[in-house]
Amino acid sequence: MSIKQRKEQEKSEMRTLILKTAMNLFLEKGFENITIRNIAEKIEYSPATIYLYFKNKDEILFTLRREGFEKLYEHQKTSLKLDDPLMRLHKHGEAYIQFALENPEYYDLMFMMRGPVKEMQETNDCDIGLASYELLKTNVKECMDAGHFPVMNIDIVAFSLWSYVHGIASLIIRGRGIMFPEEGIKSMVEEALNFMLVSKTEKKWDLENKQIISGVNV
Amino acid sequence: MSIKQRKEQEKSEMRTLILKTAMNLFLEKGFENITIRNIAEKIEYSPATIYLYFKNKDEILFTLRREGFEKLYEHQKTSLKLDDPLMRLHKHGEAYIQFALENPEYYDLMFMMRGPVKEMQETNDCDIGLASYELLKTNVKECMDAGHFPVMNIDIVAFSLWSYVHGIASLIIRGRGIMFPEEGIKSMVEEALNFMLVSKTEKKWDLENKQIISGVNV
DNA sequence: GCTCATAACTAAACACTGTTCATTTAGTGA
DNA sequence: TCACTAAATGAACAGTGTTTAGTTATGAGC
Repeated sequence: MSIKQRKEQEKSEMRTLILKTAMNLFLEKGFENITIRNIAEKIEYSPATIYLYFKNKDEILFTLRREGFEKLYEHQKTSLKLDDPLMRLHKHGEAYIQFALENPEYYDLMFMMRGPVKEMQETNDCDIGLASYELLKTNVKECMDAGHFPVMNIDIVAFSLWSYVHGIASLIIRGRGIMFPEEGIKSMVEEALNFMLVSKTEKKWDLENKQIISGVNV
Repeated sequence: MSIKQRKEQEKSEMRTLILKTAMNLFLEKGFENITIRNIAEKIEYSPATIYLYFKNKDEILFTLRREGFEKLYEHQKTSLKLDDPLMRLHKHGEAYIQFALENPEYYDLMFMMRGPVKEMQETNDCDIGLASYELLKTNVKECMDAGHFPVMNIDIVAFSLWSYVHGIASLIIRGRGIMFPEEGIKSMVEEALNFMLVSKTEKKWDLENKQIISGVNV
């Protein structure tokens, strides 16, 4: 039994080696430029070997995609410590965009790429991807209960907020944010989040001091 | 000279035939599944012939992309007749999303696809793509002047609003709007636009009657 | 130690892809 | 009719994802 276990572990290690190598190459050259042969060459195996561990190239992409969803979920959870719902939502959006901009290749894989296999995509997202969305909905609900938002359909508000951060992240990733200097992106994102959230209550975030002050955005 | 002109016209007609055929095939099966050979077969020429009219596959994509920018620009201009700046901006966003959802393949080409040739992408967008953005900025400026928005950096507000509609459109195009029934998408978009714009002035759009009434969103 | 089945691996091929180029075909001007 | 030019193409090249038949290594049972 010990040998069988070792074999299984070796198999699993090979899978993660392939995944890790693939992701490194993706980060280096973009996933549309990476071939099975590239990956095989890097790990010094024949291309055919990869097909012993993954059904096809898509399965590699989808596995990494799923990895991305898990990373994002973990990253987002860290923003749930704040007490005030609106502040929490603000931080939530900030964390989302931060993840996207720091892991553009993952984000591309998760939300921007055309999924080759629709079925697989959906089942994949359902598990952990939906969990992220539920997290958002909870947050939105609490903001609504606290009177920060007008009372309306939660799905609409949640989807709207998601759209907002996704739009910001994906436009920047596709290089449409060139009107902002590289180093100014972060503060732009801050102001954009304020523009979305603060005006709903006509208050202004003072994020430096982590408190709410009255006034209008400048 | 007449013959030369005819030749030129034939050349141009062939180009548009290729473009039209390519776009039809894209609409049918998605552009990632269409090959030069597919296009050639459809117009009953050899694959090599296409290279007499286009440098390569990317040039076809970029030409169609540019076509998309022109279509969008024309489409958006129709929404500029409204007098009230905020109403105009609302209509602007509505038109943008409508274009994206009615021409998802164009929209994909324009804003979602990974551009293979960065340089070409930029020059392409500069002409007409930037014109669209300038249109938006003008609109934003007028809203700000009219007191609908807090006074802040116009680029930030413009980019934020663009991000919003882009986020909505691109998430729906990628099938992330499944929490809304197909026939409910349009009204969801309406509510989402209200959520973004109306709360800034604490007024509510009554789009049925095309006028602004006081109150809070429901 | 010696078989032998099983697992791991790979070389070579297949059917594709975008692209190029020598060659053929068609059409015009003299 | 003949020569010249432009248009079109067949065949090839290098590359892709993927499959399969065949080879090598490894552990189990004697």
